Amino acid sequence: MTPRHPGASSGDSAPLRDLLREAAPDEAARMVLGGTLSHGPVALRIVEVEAYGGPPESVFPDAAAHTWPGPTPRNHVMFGDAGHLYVYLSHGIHQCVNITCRPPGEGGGVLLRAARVVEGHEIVASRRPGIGVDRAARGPGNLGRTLGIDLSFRGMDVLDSSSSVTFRPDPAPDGDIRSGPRVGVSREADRHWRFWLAGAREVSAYRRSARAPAPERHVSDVRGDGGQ
DNA sequence: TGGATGATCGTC
DNA sequence: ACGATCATCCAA
Repeated sequence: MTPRHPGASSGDSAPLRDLLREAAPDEAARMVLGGTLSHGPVALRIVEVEAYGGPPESVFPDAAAHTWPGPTPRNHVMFGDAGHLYVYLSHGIHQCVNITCRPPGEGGGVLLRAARVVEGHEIVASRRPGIGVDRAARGPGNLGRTLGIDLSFRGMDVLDSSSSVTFRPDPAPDGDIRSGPRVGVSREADRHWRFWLAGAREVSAYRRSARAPAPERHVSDVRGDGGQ
């Protein structure tokens, strides 16, 4: 029996947090997919995510992850407990949002790549002028802008009901989930740790990083001319 | 201290 | 295919 203290930040043990601690990053990503992230009047249903792991000696080493070099002032919340926001600035322009996974000390997170606006359409229209609702939260930078989240939200516990940003899970059946390689990463470009809801119009386009090595090809696909 | 670097995005 | 734009990291 866990008493609820209004305003208490760490007494609230949601089952989801345990799941996010214990699951592999790709399983955590599937748990986050389909859920709803709310901030003020805006609520977004997450329709596309990517899993990221930890440093070289961790349980799920991932050279494409921000955790790869070990803890730094920027990424340290990814080494903290699961269920917190890791927000980073991409290319000086975009504020991209993750929900952390894995137990404290390990490093891991789920990047939120695309979402459907389910509440707060008026505010969204003002934040994304001239952008159709399907496109408002397509892509991680656009999602962050649509929700109104910036770097100052880094570290916020989204499983604490007293937080200004909260997450409510609604896992999709496996049959509704598609997967493929992560977008834009220069390393581990062939790891299929990107997941999306089949048929969702808000899912972002796949773009392989120009810095990534040539795609892995199945032996039966080899042409012998090196491609291109 | 300062130069290089992106888990991006929209346009060219 | 390219440029915008800046927190962060690392070399020195």
